[in-house]
Amino acid sequence: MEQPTLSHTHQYLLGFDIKPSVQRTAVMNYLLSHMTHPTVDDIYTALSPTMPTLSKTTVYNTLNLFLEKGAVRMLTIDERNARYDADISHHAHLRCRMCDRVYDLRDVQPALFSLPRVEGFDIEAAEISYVGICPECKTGKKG
Amino acid sequence: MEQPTLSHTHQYLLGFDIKPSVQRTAVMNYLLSHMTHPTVDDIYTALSPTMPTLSKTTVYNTLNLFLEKGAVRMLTIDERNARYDADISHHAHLRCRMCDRVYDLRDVQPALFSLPRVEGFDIEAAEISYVGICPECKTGKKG
DNA sequence: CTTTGTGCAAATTCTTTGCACCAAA
DNA sequence: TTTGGTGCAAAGAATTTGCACAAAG
Repeated sequence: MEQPTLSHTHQYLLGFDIKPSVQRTAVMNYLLSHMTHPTVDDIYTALSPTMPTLSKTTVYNTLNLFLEKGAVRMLTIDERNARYDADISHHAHLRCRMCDRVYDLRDVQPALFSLPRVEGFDIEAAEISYVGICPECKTGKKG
Repeated sequence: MEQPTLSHTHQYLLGFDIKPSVQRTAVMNYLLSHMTHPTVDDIYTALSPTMPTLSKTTVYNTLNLFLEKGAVRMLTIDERNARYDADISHHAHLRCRMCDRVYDLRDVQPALFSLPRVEGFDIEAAEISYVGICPECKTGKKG
């Protein structure tokens, strides 16, 4: 995974009209360098060691701000935790029902993301999700 | 909405290898006659008046059993509450971001539900979700 | 009788809120 | 000095768990 510099991330936040505090930059930097659709807890746990004063509230605040500004996408693929994706381009997701990891599926036809026209509705966004078993869990299980 | 009789629902449950108690039959009957993707609370609130001893725990137990037996589908389209759909055929959903109602989109090409083949993964199910504004909220808002 | 289902209360987990303190312009 | 950001502790909401009682075969 490519590691964006903090100053790159700083600029990136400005592009979304977000004031880049130390915490916000750290959270976005984590999202950009770990495109693993982390949960709030994943982010907090990862950053906590190097930022001991960081609070989970700030992670929540920060992600909600990013959502409002359109800088991240929230995935509802996992019924337990919200997951966040800094890649706001159109791509499908696959959740492994054994380990709960979420993978990107970039090969899936982008045509799927064309929004259908339905009388009377304003349709604004699409989310395409799959559930299955990932390679690791498949081999880990048996043959 | 067509109202299945309780004895029809009773038979329906047997078809999924589910022992039909009074409570289970009532919950499934509600799901079959209200295809509105209700939450646990919706179901509990609706049945409670005519079944005063019903508990929310039983609704949870029952829905989890239905899920295991494949008799209902759980939707993750709403990040706050789990929603349940007794229609296990392939169809897309649309959530109104103003009122949070969930609608069926049967017109959407069923081709969307063909499962992609990805090296190393076993892909088992697809969920296609849209977010937008429903007709009621559109006109309720303005113009 | 024996097994399974139900339902109360308590526990757990995820997320939001209220508020005091800190930091930046 | 004024505005906005952070973080603790508490509140809130959704779901699960433990256990005693009830129901069904």
